[in-house]
Amino acid sequence: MSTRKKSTPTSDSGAVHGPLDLTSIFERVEFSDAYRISYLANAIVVPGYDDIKRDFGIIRAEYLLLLCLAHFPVLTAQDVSAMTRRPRNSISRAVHRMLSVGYLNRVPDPADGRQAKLSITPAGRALHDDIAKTLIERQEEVLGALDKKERRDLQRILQKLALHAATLER
Amino acid sequence: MSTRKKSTPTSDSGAVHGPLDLTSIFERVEFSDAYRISYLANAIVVPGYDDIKRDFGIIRAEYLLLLCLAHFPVLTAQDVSAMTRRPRNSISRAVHRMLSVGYLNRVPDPADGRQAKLSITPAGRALHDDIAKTLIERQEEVLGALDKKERRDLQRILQKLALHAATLER
DNA sequence: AACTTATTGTTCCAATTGGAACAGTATTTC
DNA sequence: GAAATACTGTTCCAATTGGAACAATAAGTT
Repeated sequence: MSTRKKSTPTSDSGAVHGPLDLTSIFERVEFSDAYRISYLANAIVVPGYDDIKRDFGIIRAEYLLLLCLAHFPVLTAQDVSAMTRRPRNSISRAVHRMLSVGYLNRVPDPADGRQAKLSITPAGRALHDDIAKTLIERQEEVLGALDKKERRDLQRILQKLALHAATLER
Repeated sequence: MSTRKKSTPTSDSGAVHGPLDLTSIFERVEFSDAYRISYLANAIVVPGYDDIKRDFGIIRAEYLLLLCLAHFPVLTAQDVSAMTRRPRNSISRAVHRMLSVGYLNRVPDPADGRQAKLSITPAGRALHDDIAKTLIERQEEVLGALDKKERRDLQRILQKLALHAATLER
């Protein structure tokens, strides 16, 4: 928007005030940090999910499931739901679809008849690795604007925030 | 999760390895910064929208529309779509609903027959102010974990990132 | 001026989404 | 040990969601 070429005569009627800078919303909003975080998530992750769906045919909850299982040897659906803040039913659906395409294993827990232990298959891991590549790229596209120190600071602060947020009620 | 009481016997079968710390996903994911940003957005903003829907009866696109108009005197639907990264049709729907409840005005642009100028009504502004209060609260709940300097650093870095992200293709 | 291309806002439609009620199992309480 | 309570995973359903095709207008091209 600011540096964009795109002709935006819109809202630029009176020659008195220059063309509206739509990015100034970032500074005007009362909860500007939250707004920026949300905006960034939409700019990085959401288009990422769109690509994943187009290129690999799996949807958000399915990829999040894959992602979790790629980083923990065994999880229950409940674990995944808690980690990702996705509702249980979304994860349940995802489990069944990913099972049917062979990206994960599921064995009922003999010690607890309610739950089942999930793990990723080699095919699932291969898929995850492919997808991760594209997400890393997209992340760098956006975070590439930062210098080394900013990047470190951001990383540290986000980690602190994420841990804190994880303690909050859903 | 980490500091949570909630009994989580799950995945804590063998006494050999302690209970799984589900928050370690933040450090394990390949695109950890993007993941944290997305997680935070889900922790702050998404439950916020749920509250807004429950308490005020308006949905995400509708509130974003209100938010934009609360900070710019006149905008087109296109402007709002660009600012918020919401698809045009979502904004279009939102405009009609918010018009019908009297939260905004809409006058066709005499200079360009395609577009219409939108502005907020006093009722709309009052609603926005109420909603903003709850979102500020929620933001503070999460960002309250930071000290003054971290908060300043985060604010500066997020602003830089948001501006950069705004220049990227949708 | 006719013709092509771009832009705005809308409608249509298929898909994802998440709340709520549910069945089955485990845990706690009396 | 029976009853009450809690938890896991599932199904059902209504709602939001966003891509795509569309009509109307504007801008650019020859």
